[in-house]
Amino acid sequence: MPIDYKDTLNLPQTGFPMKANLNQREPEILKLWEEQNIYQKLQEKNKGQNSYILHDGPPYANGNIHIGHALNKLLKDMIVKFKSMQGFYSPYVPGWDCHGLPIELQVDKNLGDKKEGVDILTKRRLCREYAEKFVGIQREEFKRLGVFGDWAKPYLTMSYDYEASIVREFFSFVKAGSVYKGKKPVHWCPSCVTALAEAEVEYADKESPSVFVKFQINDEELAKYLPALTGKKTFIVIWTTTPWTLPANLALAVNPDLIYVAVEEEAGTLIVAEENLDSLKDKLGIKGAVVSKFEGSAIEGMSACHPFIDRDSKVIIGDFVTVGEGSGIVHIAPGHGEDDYEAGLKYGLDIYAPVDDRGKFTKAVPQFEGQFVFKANDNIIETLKERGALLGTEKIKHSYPHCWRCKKPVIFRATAQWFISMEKNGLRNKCIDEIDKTEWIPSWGRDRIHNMVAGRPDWCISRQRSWGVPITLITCDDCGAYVDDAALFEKIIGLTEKHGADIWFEIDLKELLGEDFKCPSCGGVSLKKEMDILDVWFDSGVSHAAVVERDNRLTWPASMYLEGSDQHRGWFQSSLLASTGTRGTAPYKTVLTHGFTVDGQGKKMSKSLGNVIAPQEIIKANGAEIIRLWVSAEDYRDDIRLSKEIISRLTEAYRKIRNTGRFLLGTLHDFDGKDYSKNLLEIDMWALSRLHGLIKRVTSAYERFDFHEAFHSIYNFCIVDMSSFYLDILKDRIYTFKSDSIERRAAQWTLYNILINMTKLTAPILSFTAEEIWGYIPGFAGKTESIFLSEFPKTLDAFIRPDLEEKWGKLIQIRNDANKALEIKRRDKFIGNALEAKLVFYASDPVFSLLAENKDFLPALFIVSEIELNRFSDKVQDAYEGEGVKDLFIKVEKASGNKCERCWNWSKTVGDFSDHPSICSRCHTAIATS
RNA sequence: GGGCCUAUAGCUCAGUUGGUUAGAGCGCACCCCUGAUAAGGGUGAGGUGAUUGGUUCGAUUCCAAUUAGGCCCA
Repeated sequence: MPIDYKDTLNLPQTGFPMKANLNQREPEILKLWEEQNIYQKLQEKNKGQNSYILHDGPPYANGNIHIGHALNKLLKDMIVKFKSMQGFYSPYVPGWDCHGLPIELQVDKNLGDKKEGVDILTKRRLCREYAEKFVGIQREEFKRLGVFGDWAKPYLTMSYDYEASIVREFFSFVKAGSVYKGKKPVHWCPSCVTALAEAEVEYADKESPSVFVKFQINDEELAKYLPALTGKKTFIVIWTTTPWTLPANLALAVNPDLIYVAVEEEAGTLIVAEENLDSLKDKLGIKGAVVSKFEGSAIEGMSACHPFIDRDSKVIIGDFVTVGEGSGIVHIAPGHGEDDYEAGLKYGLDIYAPVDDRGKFTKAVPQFEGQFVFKANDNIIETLKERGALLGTEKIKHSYPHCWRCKKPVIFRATAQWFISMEKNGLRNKCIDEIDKTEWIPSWGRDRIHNMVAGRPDWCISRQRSWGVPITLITCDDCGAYVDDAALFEKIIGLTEKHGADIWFEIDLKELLGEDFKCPSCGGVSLKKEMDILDVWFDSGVSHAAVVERDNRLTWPASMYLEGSDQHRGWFQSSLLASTGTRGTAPYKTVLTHGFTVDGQGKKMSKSLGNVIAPQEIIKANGAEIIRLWVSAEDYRDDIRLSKEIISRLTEAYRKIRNTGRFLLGTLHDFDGKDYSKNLLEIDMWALSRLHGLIKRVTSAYERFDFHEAFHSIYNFCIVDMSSFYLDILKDRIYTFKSDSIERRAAQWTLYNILINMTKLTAPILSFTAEEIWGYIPGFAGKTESIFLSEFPKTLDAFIRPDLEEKWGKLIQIRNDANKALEIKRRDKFIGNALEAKLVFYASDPVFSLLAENKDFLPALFIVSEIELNRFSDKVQDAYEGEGVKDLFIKVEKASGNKCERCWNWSKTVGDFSDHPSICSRCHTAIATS
C-alpha cells in the first residue's frame, strides 16, 4: 500500500472554528466575562495606578438604543479598554438621564383620558417606573455590544442621592447670587392654561387677520434722523398677523443693510423697504413718488408714536428682519415673540406681556381689558381704523402653532422664569477661559463651543412640568424675593437625600419654615414653594458633582467627556456652566466629539426615508463585533456612514482577520513554548520588525483616539505582511520540516509572538474575537484568564530593523515582478502551481548581488522549485522585463526533476531513494529521522 | 439666514509643509491552487481629486464662490 505522505506533514490543527457564528458565540463570551468578573478584576488590577476617567454622558432613558448610541458607547469602550490594558485605572460608570419632558409625555399618552385625574406624585411615580424600565432595556442592549463597565451600579439622575446633588448644586448657584427670576416668552395654551414645550406644539393652518399699521414720526425726530422729510407727516409702516400683540409693542425693527424708501402719499409719507414697494403698491394702493432713500441703520434710535397708546416705539436693528411679505419693518413686542425677546434683551426693553393665563388682556391695557386676545383682534383693528393708523387689512392662511392636547391655537407669552446669569460672577468669561484650557478633539470643537458660549443668553432653568427636580425656592407673594437661608437649603438637601425630590411636593411649608415665618425682605407672611422644575440640562450638567466628584470609584475632574457633536450646545456646555459656576474650572480635561450616523449617501437616517439601520438588526444578522469593527473603521470626526454595503465589506474584513488568527493558531498546535529567538531566519526577524512597527503605529493611533488608523494598520498587516507574504512563504517550513527542527520551531516562535501581540492589539476593537482567540492560544507562563487582564503590547526597539525592512522591501519588489512573470506563463497554460516553475533571473548590480547573497532562500521566497541567477548582459529574448525593478529580466522555465509527492516541490532528487522513490531528499531527511 | 464641519476610485481610508504617470486594502473581472478549503495565492481594470473662479511658473494640496450633505441655532 502506497504511503500517504500527507500524514507525515505538520498541517495546521485547531479547534478554533472558521465560522464565527457571532450572534451565538458573543453571548457565551459575555457570560464568561460576567461569571469570572473580568471587569471587576481589571479594576482591582489597576487600582492605585494612574487613572484615566472617562465620564459617561447619560443617554435619555427612553426607547431602545439606536446606532448612534452604539457608536458613542463603543468609542468609549475602546478607550476604556485600551487605557485599562495599558495599566491605567480606568473605571467606567455608565449613567442615564431620567427626568424630563419626553418621558412625561409618554406617561401622559399611556394615561390617556385618565391623565386629568392624576395628581403630581402619582404621575411622578409613573414617570420613575417608565424610566426604570428603559434603563433596564438599554442596559442590556449596551452590555450586548460588549461594553465593559460597572453595569450593576450605574448612576441615574433620578436616584435620591443624585437628586440631592442637583438641589445642592442649584443652591450653590443661588448662594452665589447667580439665580434670578425674569421673564421670557414661551408657548402658552390659554385654553389648557399651561406653558408648552416645543415638542408639545403642532403646526397647523390657521386664518389670521393681517394688518398694515402706520406709526407716526414727529418732526423733532425727523429733523434728527431724516432731515429730508422734515415738515412732512411721516409714518413707519409695519405688518403683522397678530394685531393683538400691538398693545405690547415697544419697538420697530429694521434691517441695517436693507434700503428703505419714503413714499409721498396724500395722507402722508410712508417708510417701507424698497424691495417691498412694488407689492405694497398693489396691496395698499400706494402710488406716490419716492422722496427719500436711506439704509436701515440710518434710523436706529429714532422714535415713533404708538398708534393707540401714549407711548414711543424705538427703531432698533434686527438682523432677523427680512423683506418677506410685509413692509420690511417688524413690530416688536418683547413679551410675545422669540426674536422680539432677544431684541428686547439687547436694547434693554421691558419684556412686556399684558395678557393673563387665560389669554385675556390685563388692566394694563384698559381699552381691551378682559378681552380674549384672538377676539380682541377685531376691536384692535377697529381702533386702528378710528385712529387712521390702519393702512390695509386682509385675511391670510398660514402655518400656526397649536396645542397638541386641545388643538387650539397657542400664543407666545412672556411668563416668569428662573435664570442663571451668564454675567454675574463673570460666568461667561470664566467659561471662555476654561474652554481654552480644555483639549478639544477635533480642534474645531473649541471654536464651536466658544461661539455658542460667547453668544448665549442667560440660562433659563425653569420648566412648567411635573417630572424632574423642582426649583426648591420659597418666594414671598408680596415682594417676590426668595428666602435666602443657608440652613434652610441644607435642610432641603437633606430631605431630598432621604426621600427624593418628591418631598418638595409632599412637605408642608410650615414644616420647612416653622410657624409664624415672615419674609426676611418685607415681613410678608404669604409665602409659597416654587412649583417649576429644573431644566433637565441642569440635571445632567451637574453629573460632574453628583458622580465624578462624589462617587468614590471616580476622581474629579474627568479626563474625558466623549459625545456627539450636538452636545456642544447640550451636555458639554451645561457641564461647563455647572462646573465653572460652582468650582471655577471645567469638569473635563479633554472633550472628544464624534459625528452622526448617516446612510450610504451621507443623508441622515430617518424613518420617513426608510434608511435606518438598527444595531439590533446588525447584531442578529452579523454580530455586535461587526458594529464594533464599523465604529473602529470609520473616521468619526466627520459624519459616519452606514449601509448594507459597508456592513458586508466589514464582514469580509472580519473574516480575514479571524482566519488569519485561526491559521496562526493552527500552526502552533504542537509548539513547545520554548524561546527560539536565537534561531530565527532573517525573514522571521523581518516579520518581527514589521510586528513591532505595527505595535508602535497602533499604540500611537489608540493614544490619539484614531481608531480607524489602528484598524487599517492591523487589517493591512494581516493581508499584506502576513497572509499574502510571510505566512504563504512559511507554509513550506511549517508543513514539511521535521516537526521539532530548529527552523520550524523558530517559525513557530515568531508566529506565536505575532499571534499574541496581534490579538492584544485588536482586543479594544474586536473584544469578543480577541477573547475567543486568547482562549485557544497555547498556555504560557503569565497567561491571564482574560485577554483584558493582560498587558497591552510594548514596542521593543531591538526588534525594529530598518536595515532588514529596506533589504526585504527590495526583495518584495523583485517578488512582485516574479509574480507578474509567473502569471503570464500561467495564462499560457505553461504552468499552474508556481512550484512547477524555475525562475531564471538576469540582473545587474545591486540587484544581482542582493539575489546572489540570498540565493538559497530564493525558492522559498518566490515559492518556486528552482532558481537560476545570471548576469544582466546574458539576458535572453523571451524573458519578462521587470516593471518595478530596473535592469531585471525574468524567464520562467519548467523546474527540473520531478514533483515530490510530499512537499510538492520539483526536484532532481526525486527518485534517488529506493525506500521512498516519490519524494525529494529534503523530505527523505525529514521523515527518515522522525 | 447665522455658527461649526465635510466632499480623493463601487466601499473604507492614506497622502501631498504646492512640484513629474494621486496610493493602500477590500469589492469587482480573470487565472492558479485544493495540505488555512463556505479558505489560500496571483494578475488586471477602476479616479474630470464635488463644481467654478482666483493666487502661482505650477493646485488634489492655498483663497473665494457655488453645489451637495451633517450638527447646532434662527
